[in-house]
Amino acid sequence: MALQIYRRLRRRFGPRHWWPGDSPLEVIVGAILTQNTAWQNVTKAISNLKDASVLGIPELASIPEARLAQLIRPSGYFNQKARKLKGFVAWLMERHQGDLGSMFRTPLPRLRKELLALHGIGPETADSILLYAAGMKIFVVDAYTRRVFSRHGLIQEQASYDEIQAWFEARLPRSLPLYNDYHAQIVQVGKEYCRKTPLCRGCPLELLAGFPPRPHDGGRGAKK
DNA sequence: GACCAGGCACATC
DNA sequence: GATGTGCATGGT
Repeated sequence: MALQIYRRLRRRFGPRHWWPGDSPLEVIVGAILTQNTAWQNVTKAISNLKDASVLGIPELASIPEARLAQLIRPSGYFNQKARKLKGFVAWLMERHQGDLGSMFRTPLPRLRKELLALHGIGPETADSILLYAAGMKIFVVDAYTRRVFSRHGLIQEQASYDEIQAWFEARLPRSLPLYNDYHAQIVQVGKEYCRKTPLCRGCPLELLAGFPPRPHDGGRGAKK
């Protein structure tokens, strides 16, 4: 079912070309800046970093946190995110001598654990870095993933991150391009048909999963 | 002017 | 383990 849904999404939306980013470092920075934030705001912040010529590892390592915070202001939570970025880069310098190649050579389970231990890196941010920057085979779960698939009764709405991730990985071939594009497709269908105030009509998952979707307001149904 | 956006840490029960 | 709150900007 998971793969069938992917094929349908892919037919509808075409390849999504994720993740926008000119370099692995930019992907990592974007992964932190986009936390609970519209991507459009992230592009402004990244653009500021480029204009200031500080989108590099040594530059980020040496820039004062307060100045970094001002540059990333458009992405929101700028004080928090400046701290997170500084924390990541400090770890990268310390643990991998500032070398992303070295970081990416770490075995997936260990690297994931290490990232999760950093301040401000939770499961989605860690997995986005692992998949889209490091090219590792791990399925990224986000708010849209939970919303779309629970609304169609395929997973429990209150399922944990790890449970949702396991649900996908157990049902899909272990393919990097598939993991990469599937997440992007989910975000797309979520944006177009599965907002908090849902516009389900025309959803590509119609008639595939448990459609019509579970009622979102009041009526308790299709708990399965 | 409310509501939302490609989360996470931390406090509290 | 579940639930609540702070963090903050910019678009609809």
